[in-house]
Amino acid sequence: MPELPEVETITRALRPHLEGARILGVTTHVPRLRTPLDLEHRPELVGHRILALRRRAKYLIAELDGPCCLVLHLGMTGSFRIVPPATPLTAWEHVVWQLDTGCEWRFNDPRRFGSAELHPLPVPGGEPACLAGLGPEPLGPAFSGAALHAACAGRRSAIKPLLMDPRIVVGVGNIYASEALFRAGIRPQTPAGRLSHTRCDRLAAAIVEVLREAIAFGGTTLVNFKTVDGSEGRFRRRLLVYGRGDEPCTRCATGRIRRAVLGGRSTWWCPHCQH
DNA sequence: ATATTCCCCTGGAAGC
DNA sequence: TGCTTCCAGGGGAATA
Repeated sequence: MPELPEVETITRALRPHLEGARILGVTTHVPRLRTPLDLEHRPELVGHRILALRRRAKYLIAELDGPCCLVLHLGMTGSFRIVPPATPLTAWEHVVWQLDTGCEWRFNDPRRFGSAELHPLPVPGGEPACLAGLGPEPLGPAFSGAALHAACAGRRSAIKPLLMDPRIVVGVGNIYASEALFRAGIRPQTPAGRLSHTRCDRLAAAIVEVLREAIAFGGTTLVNFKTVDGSEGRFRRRLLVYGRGDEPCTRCATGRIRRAVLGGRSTWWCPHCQH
């Protein structure tokens, strides 16, 4: 569920609680999430101060005043909260960081698709080697219609699953891929390599637009996305095609939104507005 | 190299 | 009412 706007919302909400805080201890309550949890008693972590909290793709990076950083991923159902230390543990609260601010930072993830790992950070302000294969940030300077066109060149795959490939562009998941294609008027099944420069320009602009709007609305809550204070994202009502199978199109009112599975993921589009 | 499939895991909705 | 089945989806590994 958390795509770029949701992770960005969470990063901004966590920042005032974490930046400058020192980690006094870490407790884990399951052996692993998507990857093994190996955080307790690590000298690279315990005792260090969090210098900065950043987002890269759908990852959160907590830079420490040492050689390492925390790399966190929310998977499908991950969430964080900041609570007083005596607060009873809830179900699925798998990681607890004790901070010198008098608060605890907790990671909750029912489905355990998330991850929390410690990685070397060779260059302060940089990013760890484990994220080196990621493509451009859609809201950064490296992303454009031209970059998208180049990344799609020669690809026969449908554009929609390709939009969710983090080597092409990061942060775009199932919801915003469908939404961006609708805004750009492009059918999700279109072979990526067939898209013209003009259409790639339009698509890149639509991706930027929908992500910016979603961030402004605090993200999209479908089932259980919540930001740090427990509030839900307000972008759900702005979704134009996602989850709207059989409904009349909000734009043309004549087409009916269709659903198909592309690359194993449900995809929605308006056959009248998208070509 | 690229494209597709599967798996990880649980809760909620739908179906019988 | 209560059981089973299906589906959601990020990312990485395995397979074609």
